Amino acid sequence: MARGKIQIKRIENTTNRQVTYSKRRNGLFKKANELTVLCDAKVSIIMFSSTGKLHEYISPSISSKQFFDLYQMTVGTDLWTSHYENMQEHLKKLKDVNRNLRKEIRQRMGDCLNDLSMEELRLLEEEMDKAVKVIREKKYKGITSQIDTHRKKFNNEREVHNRLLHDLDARGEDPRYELMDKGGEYESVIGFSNLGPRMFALTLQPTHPNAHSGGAGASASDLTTYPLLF
Amino acid sequence: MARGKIQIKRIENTTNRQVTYSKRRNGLFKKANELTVLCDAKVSIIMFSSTGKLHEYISPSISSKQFFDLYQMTVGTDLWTSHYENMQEHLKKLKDVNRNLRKEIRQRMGDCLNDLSMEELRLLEEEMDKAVKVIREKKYKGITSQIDTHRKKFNNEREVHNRLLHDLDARGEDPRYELMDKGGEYESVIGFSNLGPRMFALTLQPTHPNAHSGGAGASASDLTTYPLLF
DNA sequence: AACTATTTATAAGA
DNA sequence: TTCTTATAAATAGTT
Repeated sequence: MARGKIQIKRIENTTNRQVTYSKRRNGLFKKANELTVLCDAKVSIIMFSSTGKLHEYISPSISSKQFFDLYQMTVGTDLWTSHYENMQEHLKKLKDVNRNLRKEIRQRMGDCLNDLSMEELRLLEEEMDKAVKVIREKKYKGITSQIDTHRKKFNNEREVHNRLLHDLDARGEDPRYELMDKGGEYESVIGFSNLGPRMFALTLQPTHPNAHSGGAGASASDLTTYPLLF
Repeated sequence: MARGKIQIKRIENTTNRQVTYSKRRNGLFKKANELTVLCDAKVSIIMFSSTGKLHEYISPSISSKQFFDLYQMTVGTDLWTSHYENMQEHLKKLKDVNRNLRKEIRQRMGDCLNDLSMEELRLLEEEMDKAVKVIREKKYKGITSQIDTHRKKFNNEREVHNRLLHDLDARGEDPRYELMDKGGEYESVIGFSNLGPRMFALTLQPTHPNAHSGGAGASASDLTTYPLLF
């Protein structure tokens, strides 16, 4: 528009095009600003150059968000509405599912049974009975395996101690140890008849003269904690 | 910019302002279009007049939605992102909650018990036991009330029939009816000792000569379905 | 980035 | 709204 008229068509020279873009962009923004001031209007210009660079003008007195909200309000049809509404619907459905799941749980806990028909109550009872059985069985299994583990540990320690005891025996007959084989009545107190008479050596401290009558108390009660688990 | 320079400040005269708005808007859009063509750019102009009227220009070759998507991608910070992300988070949380609720239900049905600790299993069993009791009681209550209803209906009909029977009795002593009062052994078969001897009149069709031995069978078994429900 | 000849936009009036 | 037109402003091509 100066130094010669130009055709309004794509400028092929890249440098030239970018220069023109820059100049005209400024011109456009200036005009937009004048319009904003002169006419008390709100203007938003967003532009991308051919290289993808973003430039924008927005009237002072309004933010981008406000501008787009206003735009959407005016246009009526929100560009994001469909997506947004889908999400909200999904949310609602999930909430419903949630409510139903909670209700089911409550029913399985014995609450809110009034909403159930006789037949539903019957089915629920049946299901619950089955489930309780499964749970109970599972619990027993768990306990059993726990006990097994403890028993194995226990047996292991017994072996070790038996070996130690045997070694002691082999070193010579000490009259202090003879009383152990006569202590059969302690088996019934502890409740383990399969431990064998030698077990009580564990509770006998050879250095304690009165271990047999008093000192064994604490150790014996430790041992009896296993039978109590059954 | 013609016929005299103007100050860039709000035009107070409304008509004048609107005329200028219209003229300059066209100028802006024309410039925007030239820019689009000359520089292969993408331009979006949205503007609101002081009266709230919306006008927009957008480069051909691109839609509003595409434009905003591009804008948001470039700006990085989405104008709707926070709101949108909140929703997505909420959605995710709900899904998680749902998953947990489902799991709990499955556990209450005897599935997925492996994830539970011994203590949890024990608690679950306890809860389930309690719940089953509540459910069973509720069921019994339901059955009882159902039976009550039936019994009431039944008694009602018995009254009606008794009255009819009484009326028949009053019309004259018919030898066929005498055997009814001797049928005491049927009470134990049906299980209702409180029905009274006259009850069996219901199962007796006076017009059937062999109702006592054979015809009563079907009716009696209908009656016994109630006791079987207990 | 600055210059400037020239085109274009537009204010005021019709 | 549109047309007219004098004139301000924008800008293409050059430096």
